[in-house]
Amino acid sequence: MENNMNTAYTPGEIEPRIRKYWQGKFTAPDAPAGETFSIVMPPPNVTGALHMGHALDCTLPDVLVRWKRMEGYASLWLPGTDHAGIATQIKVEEKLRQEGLSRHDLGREEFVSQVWKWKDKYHARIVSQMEEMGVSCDWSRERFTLDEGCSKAVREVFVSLYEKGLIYQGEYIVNWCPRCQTALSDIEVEHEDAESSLWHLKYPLADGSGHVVVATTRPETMLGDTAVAVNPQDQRYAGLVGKEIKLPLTGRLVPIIADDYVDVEFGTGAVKVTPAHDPNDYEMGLRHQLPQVKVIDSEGKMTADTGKYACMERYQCREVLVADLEAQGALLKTEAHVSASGHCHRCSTVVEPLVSKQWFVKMKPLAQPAIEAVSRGDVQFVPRRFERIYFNWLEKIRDWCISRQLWWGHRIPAWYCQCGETIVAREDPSCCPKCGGELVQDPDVLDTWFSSALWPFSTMGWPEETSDYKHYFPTSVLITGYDIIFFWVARMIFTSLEFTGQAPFKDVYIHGLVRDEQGRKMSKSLNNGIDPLDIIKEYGADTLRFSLLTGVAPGNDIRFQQDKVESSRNFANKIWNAARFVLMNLDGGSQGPDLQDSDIPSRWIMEKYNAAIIGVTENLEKYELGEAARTIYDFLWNEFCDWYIEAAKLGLAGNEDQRNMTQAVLKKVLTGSLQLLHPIMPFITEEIWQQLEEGSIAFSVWPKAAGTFDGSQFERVMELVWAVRNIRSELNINPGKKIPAWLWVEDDRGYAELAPLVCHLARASEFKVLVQEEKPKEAVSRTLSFGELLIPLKDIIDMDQEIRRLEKEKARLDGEVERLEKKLANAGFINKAPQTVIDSEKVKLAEYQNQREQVLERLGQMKTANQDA
RNA sequence: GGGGCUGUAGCUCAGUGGGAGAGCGCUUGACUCACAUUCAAGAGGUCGCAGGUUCGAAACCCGCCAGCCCCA
Repeated sequence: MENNMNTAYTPGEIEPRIRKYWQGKFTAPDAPAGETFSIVMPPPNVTGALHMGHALDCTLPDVLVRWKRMEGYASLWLPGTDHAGIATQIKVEEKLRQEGLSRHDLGREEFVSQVWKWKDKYHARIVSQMEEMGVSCDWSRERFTLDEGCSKAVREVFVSLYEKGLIYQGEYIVNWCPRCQTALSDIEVEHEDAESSLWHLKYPLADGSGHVVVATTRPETMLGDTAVAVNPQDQRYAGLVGKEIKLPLTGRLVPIIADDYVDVEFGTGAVKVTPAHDPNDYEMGLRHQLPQVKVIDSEGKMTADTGKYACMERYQCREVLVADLEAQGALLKTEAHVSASGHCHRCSTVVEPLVSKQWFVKMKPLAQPAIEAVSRGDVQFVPRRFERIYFNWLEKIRDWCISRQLWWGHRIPAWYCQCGETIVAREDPSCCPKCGGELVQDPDVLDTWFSSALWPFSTMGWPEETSDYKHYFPTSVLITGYDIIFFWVARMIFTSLEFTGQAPFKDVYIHGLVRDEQGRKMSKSLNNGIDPLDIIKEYGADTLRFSLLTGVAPGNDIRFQQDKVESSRNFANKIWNAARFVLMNLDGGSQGPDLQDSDIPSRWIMEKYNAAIIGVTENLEKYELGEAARTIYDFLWNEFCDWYIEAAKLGLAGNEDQRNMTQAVLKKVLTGSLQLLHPIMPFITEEIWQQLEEGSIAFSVWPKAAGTFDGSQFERVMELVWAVRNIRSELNINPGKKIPAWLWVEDDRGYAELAPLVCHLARASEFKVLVQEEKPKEAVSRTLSFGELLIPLKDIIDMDQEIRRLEKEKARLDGEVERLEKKLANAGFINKAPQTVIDSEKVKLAEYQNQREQVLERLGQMKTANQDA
């Protein structure tokens, strides 16, 4: 067979061609006949470029879907992207700022159209990057969270939840980002510890009978205090509850209240209560009917009615106000204190809790079925431990704030009339149904995760009963990182249960984060991110995929190391060269002989090949993708390349029958191994496959283990070869020099037939079998599991060295024998261990005893010889 | 404060109750006609510590130590 393969694998030349070849081939059937397998892609944000996390999110599902496709499932991998409300809006606003503009200068319509342009640009870039990864997506079904179908699903879900009373509008305290000018949900706030102060303030009692000291981390909010609270159990303040405080600076009168929330241990045990600017105080305020005094506005500045502090930025106000308190003698002390503050997870600005009118999803009724679905096992987390994290969150969930004061996103389908009527409708209303008056639509948009929550079914055409929805929903498995279990996984589960009556997927495979070489999170601020495209450019997509998979265990973080990339690249090169070898040696005659009746190395490699098929398949079934990768790696490199190909050189050089048979085995094992590897390294396997077979490997039939093969004879060859090589190396015999190798055995099992293989693989000049004959005195030896290897070379033997080695060997064998004898003498072991384990331990013991006898005998012989000399 | 993860060779990490593994690094030797992105031989580990369950624990349970993460 002709081939013009380079000696080194060059992915840069091959991958683009294969990518083009695959175009349009992964379209899932509209009316699948058999079983289906479906995955929806976690949609990347259209904000920028793909990073390593996305590379992992592309690789893991692609491995599964390619494998399932080869197993014959009608397979759909549905790709798409996410409009990413805040993130994208921030990017476009930044761009505008550079031109000296704000979104308000453009107006809503024009701004949104600019974001669409941004989206188009980055969407194209992301899609091409995903294709570089080798994803086998069905691009004909690609979706975007803001496209017509997804938007229709969003509208239906919103209206329906509103009608069921599960969406409501209300004035509550929410997390507000003064930078992004929008409300955030609880999980969009990241708590960070920072060194700050605890200010101890002296609050005088209104009746002049003394004072209370309150400790606070936010003195500026005292302008909005409406109470001082203590714990009802706290004896120190027992007599004061019900009295009034005259606030410093403003002189306002506020009550002292008792509430369980107050921690006796914290500060002085007395806290100021600011219901308008702290979520806990807000709750306390409701319990005690306290007024809410708003002193900070949506931009993080003090409100107009804060007197001299009006319009000051909140932190500037803090400084001025603390100085004022100090001047009045109201500041008792300032203590160093580490306190956590909430930050906007998109822009890191410190979040300001503010009371405002927002839309919420009532969570308790939705969370319960979601908890039950997972505890029933309708949805299974892999690994299981993430179920606890999921339960933990849902069990103490609070209502979900879903309105965002942004322009980029799904507009809330609510309209207001001057008559006070609110209309929430599936179709845009033209006028107020009550008074006929003009309507104004709610200016806000929905949290991006509201639409992401519908992704597994909105992408399938829901709320229409489409063919895709019927065939491919629920999906088979969701693959995503543990960082978005709350944001995404949980929300998909409860919306899906509520609207489709089914869990959106059967399994959830949770992976870890890709970290840098030092184990740090890859981030822009550290500038330690590695661009997957750079790796692809230099090493190829297969290499990137393989290095992301090796050594990965479900749920665990991955360190991205250059070393790992290089060793993966070497593996690709190894496969490439193995294929070159096979192709060079297949001259058409690769058909037909009965493999069952093949030669010694072929029986062995077929046995190992079957084991590899089973190993890879079982690991994929368990989502142990790293183990699957390791299994095929070990088989191809250590068994197929290191042993079989070397042994096959002999067969290829033999007579026509031998040659045909060897070619048939080489071809079968290579093509089958390529198939096992294809889900992991799609490009190189496709390229080589097409030089061996018709059609695409991506649509070939996944290998099945067939036949039973006995490789034990070749394992004896391997033992002999290792022993010879070891002796060579220890005695510094040049690898090129041929030396005689004799095998001594108790009883012959046709070992003479090993001669050509041993001579070839161990570079032996001759291979002689001694059956119970006297052993040559002047020889180096090695004990084998089935006999003894002897190298009869007078001139190269260092008798003392050999005696030392044998004594070491004896000590080792003594240890093994002792260990096993003890084990087998243990009544508990004999009575309770399974018979198979006992039998195998007995066999081991016999083997070690036998080897020890050989060593002892040899030792005696050597010592006598040494004395004679 | 609540929940969780990790601790195995110099480094990074697999390990699924029954002989401690891989990659990289290290030492030694070899450009052997598929591959020096290679081949061969080797060194290197009280599996964090202490208990328990078990005939048997790196693995299962409890406690401690160290590091990390999430939630509040």
